[in-house]
Amino acid sequence: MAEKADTKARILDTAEKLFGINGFESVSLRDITTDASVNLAAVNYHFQSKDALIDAVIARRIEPLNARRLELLDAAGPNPALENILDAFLRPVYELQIASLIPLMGRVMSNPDMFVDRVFDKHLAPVGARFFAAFHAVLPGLPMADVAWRMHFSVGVMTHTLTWGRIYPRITNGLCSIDDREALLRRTIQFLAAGFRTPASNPIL
Amino acid sequence: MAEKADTKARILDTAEKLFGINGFESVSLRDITTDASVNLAAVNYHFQSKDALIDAVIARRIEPLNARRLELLDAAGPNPALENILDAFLRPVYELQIASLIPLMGRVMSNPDMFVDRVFDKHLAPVGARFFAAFHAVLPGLPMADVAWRMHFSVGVMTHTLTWGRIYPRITNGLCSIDDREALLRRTIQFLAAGFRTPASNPIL
DNA sequence: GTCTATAACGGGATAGAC
DNA sequence: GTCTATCCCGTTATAGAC
Repeated sequence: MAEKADTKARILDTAEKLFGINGFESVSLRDITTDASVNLAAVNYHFQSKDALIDAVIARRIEPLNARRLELLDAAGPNPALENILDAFLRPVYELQIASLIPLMGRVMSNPDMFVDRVFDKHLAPVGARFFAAFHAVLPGLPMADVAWRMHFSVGVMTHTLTWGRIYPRITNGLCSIDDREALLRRTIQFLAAGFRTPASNPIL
Repeated sequence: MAEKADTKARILDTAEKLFGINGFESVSLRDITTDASVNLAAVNYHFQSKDALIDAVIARRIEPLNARRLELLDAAGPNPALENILDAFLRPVYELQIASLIPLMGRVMSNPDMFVDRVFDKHLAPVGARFFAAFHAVLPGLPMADVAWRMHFSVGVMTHTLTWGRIYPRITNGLCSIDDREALLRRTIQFLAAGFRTPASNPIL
């Protein structure tokens, strides 16, 4: 039956959507099962708990995302330009076709407590190390601490854009739109690349 | 009695601390009243609801913060340099002596839904407009949309640093520390200023 | 395998004594 | 102004019917 689809998949899809809109804590299992037209107990049957459901929602998307990042980084050749590294890091996120996933990723990144234990160590540390090495290689004069901070700043820009995307046109009276993803990606890369290229700040003064 | 202090103030102080650490939704009124050693009903007596308490916690800090921002901006003279504008915008946040407030501000900025309705329109839109004008004046060739986007990127960097500050030393194996606020502020301003100064991206290509 | 029904718990809020 | 006791609701999780 194409109509009824897979209960488990419907739960995942609905949870992904609702978590992205309202956050992990604000969305109850009842919200999910009602929206998905499945029974409340189905969540605890297919997953063990709400936390495990959150993990499943994240893991389903983050692994392909990281694979795509590394694919783009490799495709840029052995000595990629700074813009190409940033593009490989950001594009898979900005390109996501699943609209609900974009705010979800923002939610994940904006929640440090859950993030470190449940996402960073497992899913992001390895790919982060690859990109750190790439940034370090293309900016050989930059101290490692600056490379790390500037990666961190870049993640902040990405996260904030994802989290705020839906409301940003409203608070700028339409001046800023997120409809053109490619333009947004270009703006972002240009801004970050300039930041990466500036000399390291002096320790004293 | 200096010991017992004001119950209302103790609730505010404790709520500020706990909200900053664990987020608004995760912290229950019972968590707050237990930590503050006050009765549960005192919250509903001094404030009307948990939501009103959250508003009070935010408003108590954000107004002095904005006043300081405008004070620094005015002190920079009629034609402040880009770095001075960024400094006026960021320094009051990074300089906060109340440790618990820093993650709280990160929480506020990371929660778009509550943010727009309860914080942005009321507390941030006016001061935002002042800074937008200052950025626009110091970068006359930059289209307004780029000014807005780059302010947005800057807020993202600030927010992410605040939100992640506590765990960042851990995930970088000590490479990055937030102990030296002045150095962190300098790094941040340097990065953002370079981003602001880069030419606007071409609409096509 | 899937869902119904409900258990067990913790949440915010309030009434009313003091 | 403060506290005790309690209400009522929403939450996760589970036991057992189908």
